[in-house]
Amino acid sequence: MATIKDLARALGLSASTVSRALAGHERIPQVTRDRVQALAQDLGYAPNRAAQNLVGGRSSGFAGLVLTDPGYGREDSYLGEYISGLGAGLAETGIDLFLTAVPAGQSELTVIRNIVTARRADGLILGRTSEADPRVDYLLSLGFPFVTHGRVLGEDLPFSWVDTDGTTAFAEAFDLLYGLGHRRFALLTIEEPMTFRHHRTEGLRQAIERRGDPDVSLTVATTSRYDRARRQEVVHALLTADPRPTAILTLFDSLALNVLQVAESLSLSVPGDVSVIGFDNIASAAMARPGLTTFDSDTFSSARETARMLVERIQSPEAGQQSLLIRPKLVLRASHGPAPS
Amino acid sequence: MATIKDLARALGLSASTVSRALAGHERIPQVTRDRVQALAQDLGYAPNRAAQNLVGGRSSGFAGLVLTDPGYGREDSYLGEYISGLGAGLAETGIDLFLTAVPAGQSELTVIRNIVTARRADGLILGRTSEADPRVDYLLSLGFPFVTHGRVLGEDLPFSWVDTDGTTAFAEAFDLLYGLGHRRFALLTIEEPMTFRHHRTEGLRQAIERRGDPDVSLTVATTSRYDRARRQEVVHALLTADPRPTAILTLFDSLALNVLQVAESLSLSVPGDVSVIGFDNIASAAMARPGLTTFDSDTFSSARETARMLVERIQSPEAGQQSLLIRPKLVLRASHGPAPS
DNA sequence: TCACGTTGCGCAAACGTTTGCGCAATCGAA
DNA sequence: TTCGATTGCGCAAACGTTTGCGCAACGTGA
Repeated sequence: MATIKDLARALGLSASTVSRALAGHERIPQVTRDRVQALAQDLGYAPNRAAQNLVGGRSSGFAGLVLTDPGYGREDSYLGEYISGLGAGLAETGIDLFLTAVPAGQSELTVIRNIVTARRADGLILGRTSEADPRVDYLLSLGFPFVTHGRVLGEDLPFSWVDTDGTTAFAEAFDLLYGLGHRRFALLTIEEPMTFRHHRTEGLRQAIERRGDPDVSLTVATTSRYDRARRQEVVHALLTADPRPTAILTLFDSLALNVLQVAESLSLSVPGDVSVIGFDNIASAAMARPGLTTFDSDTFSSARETARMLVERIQSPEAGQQSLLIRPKLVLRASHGPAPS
Repeated sequence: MATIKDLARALGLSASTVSRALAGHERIPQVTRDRVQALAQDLGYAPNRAAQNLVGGRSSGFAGLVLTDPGYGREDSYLGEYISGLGAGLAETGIDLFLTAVPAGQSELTVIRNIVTARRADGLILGRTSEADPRVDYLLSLGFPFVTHGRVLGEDLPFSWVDTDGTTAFAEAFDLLYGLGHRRFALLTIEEPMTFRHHRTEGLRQAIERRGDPDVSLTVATTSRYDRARRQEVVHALLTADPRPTAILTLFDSLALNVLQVAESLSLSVPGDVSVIGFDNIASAAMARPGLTTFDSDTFSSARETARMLVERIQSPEAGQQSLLIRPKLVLRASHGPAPS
């Protein structure tokens, strides 16, 4: 409740001097700085952020994250890990995270535009990019600081991103399974054009091509990211196909867990009848039986680095863009094994 | 980027009139309002929140949530569900959620005080109350709007809260297991004095007392909320005790999942040798094998209602406090069964 | 003694918005 | 025609902070 004027009056100084003393300005002698800071401490003074923000395009002290998907993070640990990571990356920077949901009937772009024009945030974090992401173009055209989790396709645009290397991971998964004798592969994917879908799919295709074995076949089953009922159907069809694939790669863990559940209901053995590999290593992956073999994308660290990059971009906008491609680690559990004979 | 003055100039009006027109003031005729709003729409004008906030103690448009635990939500779906729920409750209210982590070495109370004095938020959400929660006392003394997730013990303080009814749930769990022939019970609990610990423990104790069966015994094993290694130890000791309890109630799911894992490593059958019941119904509970019998505390809805209550408190501070006690639903899966003979 | 640089601090403007007050124009009733 | 009420709008202050500019006091070197 105390304002800078209260401090000034109590100390017999002017507001300007107090402001400069708190900021550690050169022209203010150390003794005065100490006096001011001591009283500020005593009174529990914290500068009014709104006022700071108002003057000279100064910072709002917020990094924004727009939650698109209403169900996002409701059924696995991903969102929690991601947000914890962002929090860790922002800790002690004076910048806090703010979240906003996209109201029904509005586009995410509208929400972003409001944030920018209302100066609600100093920078934005864009989760899960799509192949041609309009959010990136928009923010780039404005010169507004942002960092994405995920790349975009096409030409090299000058923005900072953090991504996980799905390409080599899926190649690695293919090689592992091929080595175990698998030839009939399936990829369980989604219809939404997220960039990670592109990279993971490409990794798999390239690995198959590199191998050059005509016996290798690949079925691609596509479902929706959100529609649970549809997922069950698609997975069911995949597991009752004739011939059945012996190895199923899934775009991310929750799809793999679906496969595990449907397989159990069909009395299929995993990995006896079919091997399953996921991606992300969410909490449930370790708890599932059989334990899910998957790639640990270290969501927490990715998010932490994303936040750190954003802070850098906010604090020194003239610095060039950065990028970080994280190589996920294969976590060998029990959902994969030799191909059935 | 457009300010209210730009609008005023373009329309040949004064800033005051534009402001009032946008607010839908009575004294401004409908035609003028329409003209102004149309242009605002066109220009993508959004009022600068900092300026709004600055004048007359107006709202910052933020509800704050302080994340205490660095690892909170990293290993299960709880945090994600909670935040999604808050987002849903706040959607379309014009209030966004902001998160801040407690820096190492600082107390949560300090962080809260900064938020209040810097006017960073219009209201606060306090997660997981402890039995005598200093945050509640502090905010109450300031008259700052807040809503807690969880009650506090002792006298009836005038604040709004949402909680889950752990008392009846744990009684229900006891009755279920007693009916299945169990007599040697254990409670796996934590040392931190969270209020939910109190209520759940009381529910169990009361149910035992009501039953009045001298054959019923209860072992209480205490571990830490955070220390994973310690958890393994305590659970291990519990499962190798002689005589071993036949039914273990755990304060929340992740403890129950620990029990499941240790039991598996000891080649103990669940529920053949020991029945296990959790609380919360996190995502992993459904994936575990055997599926975890637990109580669905509907974290998402609790959070959504918490947010709604906060909005009410912010918008009409003179209204009385509200409270909501949610009765969790027992989810019967496969981790409980008849007592071994 | 003078000129000049340095030190320590204050004045006042500015950021974008809201709002109490007031004023001119118009209207309706007597 | 006069007077009061109503309508439509603008002026200016205020919110709390930062910052460019300036000023007085003091020290220093010639």
